[in-house]
Amino acid sequence: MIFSSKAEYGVRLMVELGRQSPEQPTSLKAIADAEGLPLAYLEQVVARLRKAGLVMSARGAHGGYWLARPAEDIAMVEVVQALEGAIAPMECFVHDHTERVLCSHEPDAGRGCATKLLWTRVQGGIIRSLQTTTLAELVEFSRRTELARTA
Amino acid sequence: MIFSSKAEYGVRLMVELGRQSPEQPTSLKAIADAEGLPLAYLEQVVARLRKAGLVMSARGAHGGYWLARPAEDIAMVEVVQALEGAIAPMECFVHDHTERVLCSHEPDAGRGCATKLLWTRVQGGIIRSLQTTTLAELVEFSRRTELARTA
DNA sequence: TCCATATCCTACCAGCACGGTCGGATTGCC
DNA sequence: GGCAATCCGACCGTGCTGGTAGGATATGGA
Repeated sequence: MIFSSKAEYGVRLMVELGRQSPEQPTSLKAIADAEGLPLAYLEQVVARLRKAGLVMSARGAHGGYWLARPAEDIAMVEVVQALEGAIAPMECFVHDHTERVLCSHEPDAGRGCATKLLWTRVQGGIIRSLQTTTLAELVEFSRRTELARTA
Repeated sequence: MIFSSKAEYGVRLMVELGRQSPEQPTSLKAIADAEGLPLAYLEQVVARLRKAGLVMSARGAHGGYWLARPAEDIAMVEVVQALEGAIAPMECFVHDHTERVLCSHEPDAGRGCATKLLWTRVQGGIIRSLQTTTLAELVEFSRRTELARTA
């Protein structure tokens, strides 16, 4: 019922990258300092984003990360999916190899899996909300609240 | 990102109760057998539903459980909430005492919590889908698919 | 060339929640 | 009284989560 901290950290990282100009890369250390997060752990988080093709990187001195696409073209469902794996409200949604008896659905179980109907709706609700939110929105929100504070 | 098995078991239990006539109580053992779930564990699950006032119980021989209200009047958000606790996509939503630095939001953190905007939307999506689904729907679905199999 | 700064990669670890078991107390029908 | 139930709390193994450690590799600058 709860997303792991990878999602939280990863989203913050993406917002931070969205705030930077994509000309020069931003180092993880800068982000870790700004957000107060453990650098070594952020490395693991950003690795997922890179493998998903959401950020690009340059190694060596003055290296760092930047968004692979403009923030307007990044739906948050991609980000969360990269960080958390498949978006699923129940285990049997992601592992079809139903080792545990958690899900007795369709096959010979006697009755159709009524719960599956429920979890499908929930999944739809989650995905829809993530699909209609772009990274650019979050970046702008972050800028606006920052401004409100300064004023 | 995933509900625990308590939710799965509890929802199935509620559906099972919804299929029974509320005249006489249904024993946990009958449900455990029908669904292939561990009885002792189901006891813990049903305890939550009872404390939430969703089911009623009678002790002693021929005792058991039944729905406290007609299935049409039970929104699944109540059921899931009773089983899982507060519906929250991120930890800082349920524990305001932000011990871990997970959520750096508003207070003095420098910038507004952009992630909170995202998680709020996700939470809304989940709750809406759970609110618009009644137990009666699931019961009827279960009856219909059962019929389809028999045919 | 050498050093500082980065990304990258893998192994490791402690804590804790989850799923589940067990034993027993209590209640109530026959 | 005995059996069938609900109730209650303690316990426990295992896996995942959040995080650390250590090093390999790449690259720009002095």
